[in-house]
Formats: sequence, structure tokens, C-alpha cells
Amino acid sequence: MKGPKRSLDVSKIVNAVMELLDEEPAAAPTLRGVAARLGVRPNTLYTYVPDRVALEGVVVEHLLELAGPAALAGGTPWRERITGYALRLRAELLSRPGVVPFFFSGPMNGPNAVMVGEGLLAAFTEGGLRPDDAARAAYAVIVHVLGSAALAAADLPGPGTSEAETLEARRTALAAGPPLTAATAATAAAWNSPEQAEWGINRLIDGCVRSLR
Amino acid sequence: MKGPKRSLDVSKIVNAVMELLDEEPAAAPTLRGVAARLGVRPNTLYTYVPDRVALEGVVVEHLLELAGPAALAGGTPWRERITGYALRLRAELLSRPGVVPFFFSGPMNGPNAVMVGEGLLAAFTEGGLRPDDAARAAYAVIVHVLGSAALAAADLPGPGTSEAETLEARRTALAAGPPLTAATAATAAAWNSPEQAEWGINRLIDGCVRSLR
DNA sequence: ATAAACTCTGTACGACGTACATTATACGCC
DNA sequence: GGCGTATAATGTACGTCGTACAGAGTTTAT
Repeated sequence: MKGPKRSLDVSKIVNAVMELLDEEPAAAPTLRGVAARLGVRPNTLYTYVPDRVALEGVVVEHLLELAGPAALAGGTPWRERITGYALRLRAELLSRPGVVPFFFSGPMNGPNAVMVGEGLLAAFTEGGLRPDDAARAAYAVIVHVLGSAALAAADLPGPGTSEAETLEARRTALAAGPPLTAATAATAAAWNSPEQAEWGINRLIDGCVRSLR
Repeated sequence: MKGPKRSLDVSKIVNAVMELLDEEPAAAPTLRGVAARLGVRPNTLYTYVPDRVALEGVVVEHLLELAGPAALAGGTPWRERITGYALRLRAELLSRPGVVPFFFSGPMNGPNAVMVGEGLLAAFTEGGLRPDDAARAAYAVIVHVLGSAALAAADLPGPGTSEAETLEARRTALAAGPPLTAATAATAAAWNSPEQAEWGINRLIDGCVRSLR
């Protein structure tokens, strides 16, 4: 290559994004913020990435990998592989709520997304689903995990509010609602808990398996 | 009340948002855009709504109603009520992709959200689920619908690109992937189709029902 | 040695959400 | 029935965002 040496590369940029998220997990990282942290002008990033959406795309790829897609390939029972990856990914996202919107800003077609898809396909195939159903099931799992994370992130307590008190606030609000809502207020108030997410994914997998008979 | 007459009200604002979405369904409506359409300065909207997130919240409420939550209450078989509302809501969102992020920008606790929850609870209860499971199932359905809509919106063809050609592009890209992905490329390429969404929701409900035995 | 290719900077633009002071309007009260 | 006061809308402004474009500086190929 001709010109001057590059001072950065995409992985350095991703690292900067992750550092920003470590410091302020709920704040959505911005192009300018990333550039500032790297000691560089905002438009310098355009050398490495065509636009903001693409930057978010590489961050998404990094997070998909952080959740350990390799563990999807085999070793443990197929069902645990699916729920395991799903819940790990969800946890990674919720510990950095600022990154959640990135998953909805463009198509997910990077190599890690493909790898996750292949791993889910393998697991569901091992579970006895026919190929087409396995494909549908794999997508449904992704939908569920990302939907769950996004809704939970939208409901996160702001700074200066404890998790326990928002939960209690939700519970009393629901208890004042219509009959069925009131009757299940305690359960419904914890709708964004990991346990609830796990329940949902398990029911989804149950339904996919049931389609066998 | 004392001061001058109000020139607007919240419903007029919501109407303006919907008009903006009619004209440019993929563009996220902005405070300034809404104000301009109403012939008013941007900060005038602060008389009616505390901030942008709250504005988005009332739009969300309006869309939840547009999908016809009353039909959740009864009349048809319980299962159809659930899938019907879910798919109607999904369709409303996808015909206005610009509004999808609004569903993830704050808690969903308006009256229509409560009404939808109650309707889902009623349907699942009629389906035989115990109250707590019905609550979990209701939330899982919401997660799935919104997740599906958000992922589909993120993958929508840009202007000047037909749906058929993006589908074909996805198919060939997947066909070049790892073995299981390649084998199911045709199915997986249509992952954001309404049929696929329906399949996912039906599997989820199947799984919830199965938890009975 | 020179030209071409490439990186980064400097500067700028328009859009966004929102804050604050100011002006105009209408009701309640004496 | 005029007047004070609460309220609505405006005017103006600030800081942040993504991104465009021209220019300066650096490296390699010839």
C-alpha cells in the first residue's frame, strides 16, 4: 500500500467502544466519543469504517463473539448449548445497555452472526428438527434474545434509582390494574429478569420440539 | 384554567407523527419535524410532553391501539386472538419502520399496554395456563413480536432496492456459508417474513401450552 | 527524484434535543 | 370592569451529533 502508515485499525476502534461502555454502560457510544478517546479527529474514523451503522455492525460482531459462540458447536447437550448461548448473550447486552440499539441499526450478516446461526442450526438439528424447522427455530431464538434484551434495557432504572425500588414500583402499579394483571403483579413485575427470559426461551424450544410429533 | 388557549393537544401531536410516518415510513420522526408540521416552534411541544421519550411513548400507545387490542378480549378461539393481535401489531410496525425504535426507548406502561397485557392474560388463562405462567407467556409474546419487528426493520431494503432482490442477495450469501446454513439458505433468507414470524409465535404458544402437562 | 496514493487534520454544515428569557393572552378577583 | 397573575407560544441560543470537503503531510512505486 502506498500512503502513510495507519495509526489505528478496526480492532482498536472496537476496543475504544468497549472502554466507553465500561465507563458508562448505559450511554450509547458515538463516533465523536470514540474518536476523542483514540486521540483522533472524528472524521478520521471514516478511513476505517464507512459510516456509523458500519461501526455499530463491527461492535455487534464483537459482542456476538464475547458471548462465546464456539460453545454452541458441541460438547454439552444440545438444549443447554442453545439456552446457554442465548442467556450469555443477553447478559452481555444488559451489562452494556448502551449497545443494545446497535443490534437493530442494520442487517446482522457478519462472520460471527453466521457462526452463531450455524451453531444454532447444529444444535436444533441434533435435537431432531428437520433442516427448515431448525432454521426457523434458530431465527426465533435470536429474535427472542434480542427482543428480551431490548425491552429490558428500555425498562432499566435510571441513575440514582435502585433495581429493587423500580421493581416494587412496577408491582404496585400492576396491582392497581385490571383483575388478571393485578392477580399476577408479583410475577409480571419481574418480566425483565433473567429467569423470565430463560423461561421464555425454554418454552420456545419446547414448542419447536413439539412440532416433531 | 388561566392563560391563553392551547393551540394543540396530545392527540393532534400524535396525528402529526402518524402523518410524517405516512409520508416517509422509514424515517424516525423528530421533535422538530413534528413541530414544523404543526406550524409551531419545536419547544412549543414541551407544553404538552415533557421530553422526546414521552412523545415516543404516546405514539407507542397509539400504535398498540391501532392493532386492535379489543379483539383480544374474546369472541374467537383464544389462540387466534393471540396470534391475530401479535401479527397485526407486527404488521403495523413494519409498515412504519421509523417508529420501531420508539418501542425500546422507555418503559411500556400506558393504559393500552396494560390493556394488551390483560387481554393476553385472559387468552392464555382461557388456554388453560395457570396465572403466573400466563403472565410469563404474555410477556414472552410481546418480546417475540417486538423483537421480530425490530430485526425485520433493521434488515429492510433501502430505497431503490426491491424486496425480491434483497431476498435473493441474502439467499446467495447464505448459500456460500457453512454447511447447515447453506442447506437451509432458501428458508433462512426469508427470516423476516410474516410467515416466519407466525411460525415463531405459534411455536412459542405451543411451548407454553405444553408446560401444562 | 518525482509522482501518485493514501492518511489525517481543519473547518464547516445542517439537524437534533432542549434550556431560558420574553412576549402575548385569557381567566379570577376585588 | 380594570388588573394582576398564571400560562402558552416565541425568539434565541447552546452543545452534540453525523458527515462532507479541501488541504497538508507522509509513504511507496517508478
